[in-house]
Amino acid sequence: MPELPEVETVKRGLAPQLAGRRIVAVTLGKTDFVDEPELLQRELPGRVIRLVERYGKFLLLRFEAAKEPAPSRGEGVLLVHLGMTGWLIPQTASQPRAKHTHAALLLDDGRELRYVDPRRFGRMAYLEGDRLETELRRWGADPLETSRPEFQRRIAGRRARVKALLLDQRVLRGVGNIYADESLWHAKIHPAVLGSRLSARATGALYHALRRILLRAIRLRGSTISDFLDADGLPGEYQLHHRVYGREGKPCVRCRSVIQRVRVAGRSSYVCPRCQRPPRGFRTASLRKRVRIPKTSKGKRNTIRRLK
DNA sequence: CTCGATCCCTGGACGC
DNA sequence: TGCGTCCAGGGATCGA
Repeated sequence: MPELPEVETVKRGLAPQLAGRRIVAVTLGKTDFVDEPELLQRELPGRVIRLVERYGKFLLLRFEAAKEPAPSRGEGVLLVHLGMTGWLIPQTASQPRAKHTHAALLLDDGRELRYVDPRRFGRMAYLEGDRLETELRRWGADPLETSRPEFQRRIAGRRARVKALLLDQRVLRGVGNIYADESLWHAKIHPAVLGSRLSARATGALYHALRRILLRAIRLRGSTISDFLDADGLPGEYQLHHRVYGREGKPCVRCRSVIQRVRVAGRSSYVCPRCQRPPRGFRTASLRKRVRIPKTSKGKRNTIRRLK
């Protein structure tokens, strides 16, 4: 599930390969995740990719202004959200397309930029001008470009649970389940605590933990849980540093208590019951375990399951 | 404003 | 080996 560090990793891999490339043709497969498919078909061919950016969990391919047929046209952007299982990879056009390839942008260097996404929880949209601005305005602050007071302001006044706030892309853009859980654990905050109940000190700890973790994860090219690979086909390594995420039933590395999986804000959340004290009234019933005792020989099942 | 429920979708795990 | 069932999860949407 690509979150900020994974999307940043993809962006860094893609940017040097795509800058300056012209899109020659567009092939679309299933389009139920595309805002207006005909807009892609019409606007993309002939466009030159100026640069690739990350905006929260979105990738932005920014185009040079179109010279023809309408010279006055704005610069335009292809917005790509990878959802949970999306990939964006440049491949030689003659290579067979992977299953679930739903978009293929033929480039002027003989390669194809392919969007592969089995579940189609992602999103693609061509946007320019006001519509682009409106879209980008919808989303909250980038945690890496936000000051501590600003972060505090966005969390403190809210009566939602801090986990819900971290995951809410209108509050902060880019944080998903993994990095929310990891930063809450580091800051010793239970995900079910209400934003308004957090002390300034706790919010500060969360702010720093989140940033540190995101930066470190970027350095390690993100977390590869099931099959995330960067633009060069390399897996990330941050999953090796997860302290709580996916560690249900294992000892907390800080206090040896058993990590639990609980449901907060409709999402499963991994917590240390001792380091992260639940707020009063929070049902402590942990989710039913779905993990088997690993069989001696064909090992892997256990790990695979938890990493999911 | 906030909550939970529901839907989208597929592959993988699991039980038989 | 094969088949049915359950489930994850980011985000949109809806009703409470």
